[in-house]
Amino acid sequence: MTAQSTDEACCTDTHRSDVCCADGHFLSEEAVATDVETLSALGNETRYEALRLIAAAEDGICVCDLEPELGVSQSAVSQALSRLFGSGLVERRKEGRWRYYTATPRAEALLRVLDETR
Amino acid sequence: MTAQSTDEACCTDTHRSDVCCADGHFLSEEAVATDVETLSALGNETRYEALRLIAAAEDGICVCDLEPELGVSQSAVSQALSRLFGSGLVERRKEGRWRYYTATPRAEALLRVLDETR
DNA sequence: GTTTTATATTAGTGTATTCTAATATTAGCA
DNA sequence: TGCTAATATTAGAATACACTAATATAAAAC
Repeated sequence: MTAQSTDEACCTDTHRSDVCCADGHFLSEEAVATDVETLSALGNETRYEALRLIAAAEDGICVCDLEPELGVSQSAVSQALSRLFGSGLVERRKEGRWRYYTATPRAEALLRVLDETR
Repeated sequence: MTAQSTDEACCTDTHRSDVCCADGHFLSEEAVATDVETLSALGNETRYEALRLIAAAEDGICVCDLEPELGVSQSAVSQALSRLFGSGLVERRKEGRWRYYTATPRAEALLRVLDETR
């Protein structure tokens, strides 16, 4: 049944929905869900570009600055930021009537890898 | 109009759809498209788990080994691998009647960062 | 307190995604 | 030459997504 050319050291007896990762240990269902959420949150042009702009702004950037750059409605920008926040890619702080967004270390690491491997 | 708390060293005069990245230079439209394609390709449970399995198998793994692990139809597995290949996350080689898939350096780097920052 | 400005939420719509079932292709084997 | 096994392709259906327009909230300014 198996067509593996070499022996299969790992993953043949994997419990369904637990997944094997590169160095031989297992990934919990929760970790998979977290990663997939992270990746799909970033896998959209509006959100990706929003995060790029946020990561480029040293002290955070507010929604009103993002809106003209992204070329979609204010509502769409707000929804994009909300999703980025929900998936742990940005932090936000309130200052007066503005909300400033900053990128999390995870987000910065991901952008760095994308740049380094493109 | 702008509500930036500090001066904005970068990105105020961004050409539409060219995006500013973390260290101050610009990202081409093409680079954005590439990254978004990469991220959305991985932002799906079936494809993410397929890539994890591929990355865990030293010498590549064939579709027939992936199918029982992923719990979707053979057609869905084939479509998943096709998309991963198309977005540069896996390579494939033909050997007899099997096709072996391996992860690209970009894919491995992304998985590593996800593991390190989760 | 009313108005204005920044952001969030909701509802609805068009489009894209992801799967299954069926069929096609391709390569080894009898 | 057929037959079987591995993978790919296509078509169609259910569901998820991303947006806009309209409305709500919340804080400053007047």
